[in-house]
Amino acid sequence: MLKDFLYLKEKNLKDVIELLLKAYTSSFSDSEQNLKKRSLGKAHHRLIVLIDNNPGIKVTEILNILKITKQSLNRVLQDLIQKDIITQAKAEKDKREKKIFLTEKGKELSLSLFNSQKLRVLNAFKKSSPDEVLYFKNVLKRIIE
Amino acid sequence: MLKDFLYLKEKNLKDVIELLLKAYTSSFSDSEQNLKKRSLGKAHHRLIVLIDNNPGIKVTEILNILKITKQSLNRVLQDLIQKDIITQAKAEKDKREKKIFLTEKGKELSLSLFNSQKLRVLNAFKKSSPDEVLYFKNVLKRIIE
DNA sequence: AATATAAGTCAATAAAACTGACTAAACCTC
DNA sequence: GAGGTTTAGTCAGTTTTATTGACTTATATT
Repeated sequence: MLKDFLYLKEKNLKDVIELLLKAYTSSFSDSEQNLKKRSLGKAHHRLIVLIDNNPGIKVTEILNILKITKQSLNRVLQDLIQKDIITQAKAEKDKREKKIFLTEKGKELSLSLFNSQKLRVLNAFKKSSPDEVLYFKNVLKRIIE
Repeated sequence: MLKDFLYLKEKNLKDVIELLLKAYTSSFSDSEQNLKKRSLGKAHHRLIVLIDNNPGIKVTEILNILKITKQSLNRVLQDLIQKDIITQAKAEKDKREKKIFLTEKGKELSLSLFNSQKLRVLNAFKKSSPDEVLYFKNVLKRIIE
């Protein structure tokens, strides 16, 4: 039976859910002070991470990832546009779509936020083998789908 | 040089930060409907996961993990006490401390929330080898510290 | 031409978290 | 045992994040 494999047991799954909560919370709290001195919040940070890693991402895609409403997203988006951190450009193929990018200023900001976050992950990786890191990423991706 | 190892390169670290965001968001959004029908929110859910996995956890410990203020925590805590989901008991050793537990009702609720969350992780694990899952957990733990 | 999709908007509300000031009890240290 | 520290809790006001619901505009699809 499947559950005979220890790693598929419910207790193990429960542990992992807690680990995901802790890993996310700790890694995104590392940049708290950096955000604060720029009058930005966690919502802005999440958005900046997504846009930096996915230049040209569309509004609908962001909504699907962050699981928030477009009204909620729009407030944060307007903040970032107004602060010249992101820009929007109409898609050529489908002109209803708007592609979102970081501005130069946005790229600098993103780098600064990344710098206050990266140490935690880097230190964890230094204690791990390349294989461990590779497997780690593979499984994380499968959780996302 | 250290950065010659591909898995320590900045791009890889950036990817991982995005993956942590996506994995947390997707896995905790799976229980949204379940929470809603009980008039509970994400803040309650996070707390329930922590208390279920760490019976007798103290207020200070929760604050350190969730990185919120005690005023913010207290609101959620009171909701759960009032709904008979958790109880508090004075610690015997140090009577200032209060240990927090799930009630029987709380354990049922936690199980139900877990059931609406676990499939995502289970499916990911079924596509992975025991070694991959083991390494995955090891690295996650090192990120938390 | 009718319908669907992508993005945006207005208005009101709710949820989650924050700042700051303060209390009470139990513990620790000198 | 007096003074300082830690743990938990409280009151009041505010800010940030996200929600519901109703609607608009432009473009694309059938």
